[in-house]
Amino acid sequence: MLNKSQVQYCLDVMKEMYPQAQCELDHANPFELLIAVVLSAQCTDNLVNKVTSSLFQKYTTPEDYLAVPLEELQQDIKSIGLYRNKSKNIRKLCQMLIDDYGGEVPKTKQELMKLAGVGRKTANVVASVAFNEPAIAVDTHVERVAKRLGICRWKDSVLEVEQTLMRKVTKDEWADTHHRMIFFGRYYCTAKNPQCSECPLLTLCREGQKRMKKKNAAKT
DNA sequence: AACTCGGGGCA
DNA sequence: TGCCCAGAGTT
Repeated sequence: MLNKSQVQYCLDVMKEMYPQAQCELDHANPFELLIAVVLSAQCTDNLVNKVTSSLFQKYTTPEDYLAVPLEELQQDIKSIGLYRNKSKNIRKLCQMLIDDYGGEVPKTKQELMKLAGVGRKTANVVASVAFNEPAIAVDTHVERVAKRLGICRWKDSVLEVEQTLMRKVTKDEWADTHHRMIFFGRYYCTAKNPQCSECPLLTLCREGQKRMKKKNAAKT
């Protein structure tokens, strides 16, 4: 298992691999961030980014999403997939924000998870990025990367992965951790056919070492 | 833990 | 074509 300084090294390397143009979502206000992350479920980020720029011009408050017919909102987000569920969820979510939170986005992940269409991952992203709350978002990419590198155990649950990460990452980088690991997992440490031989973290990667050994054995 | 939801991207 | 995707909700 990787110790704290090794994990820190991994995150430093991932930071350098991360493109200059940081995720625009970082700079959005909490409400826009929340909407964007809810929309991003099960579709790629650049697909969502295509929609959000025009979406956030048209809709700026929870009331705005409720002011138009459902069909109009569906049309506006149609191109990202799952738009029927997502548009309904967003309206439900906005209604809850108005009714229960005075139109503001709640700050803790416990409150965020009560909202429609907001699960553990979305709640953690919004809480940590927008409000600097103690949380690290874990999705399939983060989980895979953490397990391959040896940050946590293979059989750890999502919750255990999250807790291990919070133990091994310094507090002021919690908000950034999921962006780096997700990007690394999406474009380098891919689920299928990861290019381990070109990976800068190969020397300390548990799974990478195993794969390279296998590859060499197959050659000879 | 397993299943469903589903449009677009990509090979 | 067929498979996959920065998940969440329900059973």
